[in-house]
Amino acid sequence: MLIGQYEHTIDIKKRLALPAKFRGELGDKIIITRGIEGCLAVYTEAEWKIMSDKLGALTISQAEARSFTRMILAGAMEVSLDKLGRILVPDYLKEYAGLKKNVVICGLSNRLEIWDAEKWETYKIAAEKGVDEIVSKLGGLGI
Amino acid sequence: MLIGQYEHTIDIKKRLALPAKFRGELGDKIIITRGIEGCLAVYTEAEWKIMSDKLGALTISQAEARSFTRMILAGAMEVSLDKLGRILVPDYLKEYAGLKKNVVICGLSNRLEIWDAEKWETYKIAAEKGVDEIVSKLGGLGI
DNA sequence: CACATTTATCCACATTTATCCACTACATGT
DNA sequence: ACATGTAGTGGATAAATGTGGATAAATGTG
Repeated sequence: MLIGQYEHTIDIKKRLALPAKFRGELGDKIIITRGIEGCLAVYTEAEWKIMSDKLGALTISQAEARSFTRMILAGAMEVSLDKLGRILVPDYLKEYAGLKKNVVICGLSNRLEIWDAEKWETYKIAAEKGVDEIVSKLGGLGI
Repeated sequence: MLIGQYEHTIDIKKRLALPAKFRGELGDKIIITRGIEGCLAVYTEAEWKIMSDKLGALTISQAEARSFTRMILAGAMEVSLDKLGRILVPDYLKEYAGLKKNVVICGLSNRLEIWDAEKWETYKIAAEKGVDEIVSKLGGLGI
């Protein structure tokens, strides 16, 4: 299970080291694409299969669904890890997520998310406030 | 059953010894993540499984669910106990819970909570006052 | 076809993390 | 009261990880 968060840097050659803890589970080929809220999403080949099947099952008649699937599918790129566990972040994704030097890599069970460090910080502050609130709303979650 | 409270210290290398009484039950790998009211929550692998399944079944708005799971999952870290029963507390969790040198470790049946000692003291004083009141509210539970 | 630019592979360094061992304090039992 | 054992803390050494740079292959362009 992919969990935890790590702060890494994208070097001048657009290389990004994925956390060593994740490498075993990821394999040496991953799919990277647009994520929600301005981040990037990273899937294993197996998880990507599940994801893209779900996208294919969407009611394509709706314009919104079409544009959404286009963004995700056309945005997707298969990248391989080098011997040191680094990937190359494509320009258009780097730009989409506003990635600068410092990024945060989050494990979310079945996928990773890559955030610009500053953007993550902003998002986190807002989200942390919601934790207590949601837990109490949910009652017996036992967190 | 994880019960009782202990005051321990986090050393300069961010190591924290878990109480010897808990070690047998915890095993040598645990999950540590964000908890409510600014503490940290510690689960066994089995309990974590239960927790993360509950997260998948959340019925709140999409955006809320995303931010909540990000906090809990990305906040979570699988850590292993060293030969002396110590864990390494990740920076971002240490910061989240405002942990300084002295911390309090509480057993809450199926999980542990880690509090900054000062924060715990404040919380405890307030909570102790409320005990009688809460008990009367809980009357119907047969406690 | 030659050149320039990008992309991939490889290696080296520095920092962090993990493992190991030693010391002190407290508790227990003889 | 003393010895013994267990638990918590601190430090030292070894391994792993992340980052930067250098060199070789590939790609595209004039």
